Amino acid sequence: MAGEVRQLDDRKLAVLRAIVQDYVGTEEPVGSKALVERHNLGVSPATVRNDMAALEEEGYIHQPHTSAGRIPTDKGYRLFVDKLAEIKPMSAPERRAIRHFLDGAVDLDDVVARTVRLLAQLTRQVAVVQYPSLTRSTVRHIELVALAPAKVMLVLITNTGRVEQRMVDCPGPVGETVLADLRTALNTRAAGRRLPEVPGLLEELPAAFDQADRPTVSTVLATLFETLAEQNEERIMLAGTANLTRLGHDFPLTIQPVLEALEEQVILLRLLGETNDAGMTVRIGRENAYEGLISTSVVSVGYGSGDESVAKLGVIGPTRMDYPGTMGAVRAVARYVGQILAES
Amino acid sequence: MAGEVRQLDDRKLAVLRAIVQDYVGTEEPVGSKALVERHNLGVSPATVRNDMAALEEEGYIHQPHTSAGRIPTDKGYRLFVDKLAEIKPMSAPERRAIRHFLDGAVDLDDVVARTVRLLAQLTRQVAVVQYPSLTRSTVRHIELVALAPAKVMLVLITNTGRVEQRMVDCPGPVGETVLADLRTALNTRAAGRRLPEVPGLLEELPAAFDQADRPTVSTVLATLFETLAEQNEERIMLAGTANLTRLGHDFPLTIQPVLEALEEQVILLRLLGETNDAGMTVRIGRENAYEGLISTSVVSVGYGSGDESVAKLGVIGPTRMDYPGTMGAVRAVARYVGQILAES
DNA sequence: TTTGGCACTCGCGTGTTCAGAGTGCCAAGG
DNA sequence: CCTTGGCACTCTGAACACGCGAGTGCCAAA
Repeated sequence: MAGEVRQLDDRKLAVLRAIVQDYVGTEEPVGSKALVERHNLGVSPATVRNDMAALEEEGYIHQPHTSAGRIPTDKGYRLFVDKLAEIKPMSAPERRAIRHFLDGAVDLDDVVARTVRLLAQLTRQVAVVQYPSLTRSTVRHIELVALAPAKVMLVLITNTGRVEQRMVDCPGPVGETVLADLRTALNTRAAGRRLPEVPGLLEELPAAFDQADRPTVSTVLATLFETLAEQNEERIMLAGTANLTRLGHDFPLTIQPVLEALEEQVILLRLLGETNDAGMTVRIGRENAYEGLISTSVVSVGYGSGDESVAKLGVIGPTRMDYPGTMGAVRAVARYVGQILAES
Repeated sequence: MAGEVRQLDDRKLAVLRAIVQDYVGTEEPVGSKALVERHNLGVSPATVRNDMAALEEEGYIHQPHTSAGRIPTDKGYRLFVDKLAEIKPMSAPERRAIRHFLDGAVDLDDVVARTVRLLAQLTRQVAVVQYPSLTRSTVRHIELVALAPAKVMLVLITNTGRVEQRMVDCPGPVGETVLADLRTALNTRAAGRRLPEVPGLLEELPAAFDQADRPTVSTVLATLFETLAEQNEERIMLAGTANLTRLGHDFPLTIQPVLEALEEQVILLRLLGETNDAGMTVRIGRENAYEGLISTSVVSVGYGSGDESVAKLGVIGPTRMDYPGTMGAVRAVARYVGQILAES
């Protein structure tokens, strides 16, 4: 028998589902008697006890103390999310509210800001939204502005409305004609192209200029490439940290590492980066690579202006969270943000 | 005698100072015996007790329970900060570290980001840094970029390195010549001027253009004015929220409202706004207007690229904080940020 | 396979006790 | 008049005991 994976019958699964639902609701270990009272399982507490013993044997649930009720394990939540739960669609009024709230945004910053607040409010958890990434987006326009004889400001505008600017210190004074030529050349070749392919398209560019101007052109190009390559410049916006107070009962210990993690953009980016491109990703408890987040779950999904995801957003909350509701909210918000981005 | 404000003699003040120092160190109510042991006051516990009774009478300290030690009140901290404490200067190595850390910044965003992290780390509290405000700064350059026939992007660059961009939907197609003329006109008149005075300087501008182009010019100007006026666009950066876990012992109750307050940029801006322009401002406990922050203190100060403050930064922590050290760190960081800004 | 019964376990809340820290007051001393 | 040692008093918090009740596992019967 050892090593054999027993198949759980339907009732056991129903019991697990009931346990998860009750525990998420009450935040307290749930016992056999309470279970049959609140869900009409059609069997007696004793039967449920047998099932629970089996579920515990398989590692789906766990009891904190001998005489306490059961709590789902990470593995239990995983099964619940994979097999037992349906994503709960938003109600029509909720959808209207989302739509309305996001429609008021005036620029990209505002879209992201509103999105993250909305998501935090809907899920009553910590929300994270990544700015539309540079990698997937395309060049809308490149602008060069002379600020001083040898100082040029480079402005990169993407199709997602994002703007990146950089100072360029040129080796010598830059003529306005050269600047204009360079501006035209850059836009002719790069506009509409994806950011990562731009460097390849501009490689030969210095050769098209006068010998004297080449150092300048090269310097500008170098800065541009740097800007394009700066993946780590990917920004993130956060909201709803106050919701962490409902994380657990043993406070400082659980909340501190989470707050620390949330301050590290790198960690958040990696977290979102692990999101599966197709569909929603749920990482439960210890499935999260980062130590500080082992008692939390992350629900994340990509969003984009078209058919394709340009960035990700998600929610971080206790493993004991309302997965169907959270997933529904995350999905709905992602969709609407995508639409908003496509419109603008 | 009633209503008379008694003068506290030097020893009572010394006792208060000792109480504040000990309480900040130990986080526990401090009694008469412990006091004389740790500070050589040259008197007996009984004498200290008498002084403590007087201090309590005057409202500077307070005992949580009959048989407990004393804790400073907000009023006590206030007196401590005003009369009993010296701002503690940073040590030379600390100053070097600050300098070194901030020197690595590549652009304004980075300066602010580094500053806020540094401040949080130095003080082990929550740090807040306001972006150099638009009001006080001057126009370095205004750029117009045609993105589509009737769509123009307006980019405003300030002397502090801040960049604001806005889409402008024009009433009709915009010729490149008009755009160039407008660009030149804008920069000639506005460059180097303070943002608030710019609208006045541009009032007559539409009259200088062809009748046909005036609607376009007006639209662009309107958007520009809007951008200039948008005080509330003032951004803020935050770090060190994880340090809140050391706020108090009764957790969720104290930390939640603080986290909520920290998420409201409006509240933070108002908080920093109350900073006295000259010198450092310390707001202790209930001196803070906002309800959620009555158990915290805010230490803030202005910083700027020249002699003049363009924005503010500060720290939020428990009323029981190391005021001299915190004030020293805040002052030092503000100075160095100012220098960095002046250099770039 | 399900179910009722039953004995058992154990956490948690309550109540009690006790030691220690701290106080206020008073009378004596400088 | 201020300071000081002594003393009685107060109160918290830790430690301990205790009993309730929720919950379990097992077993025999349906």
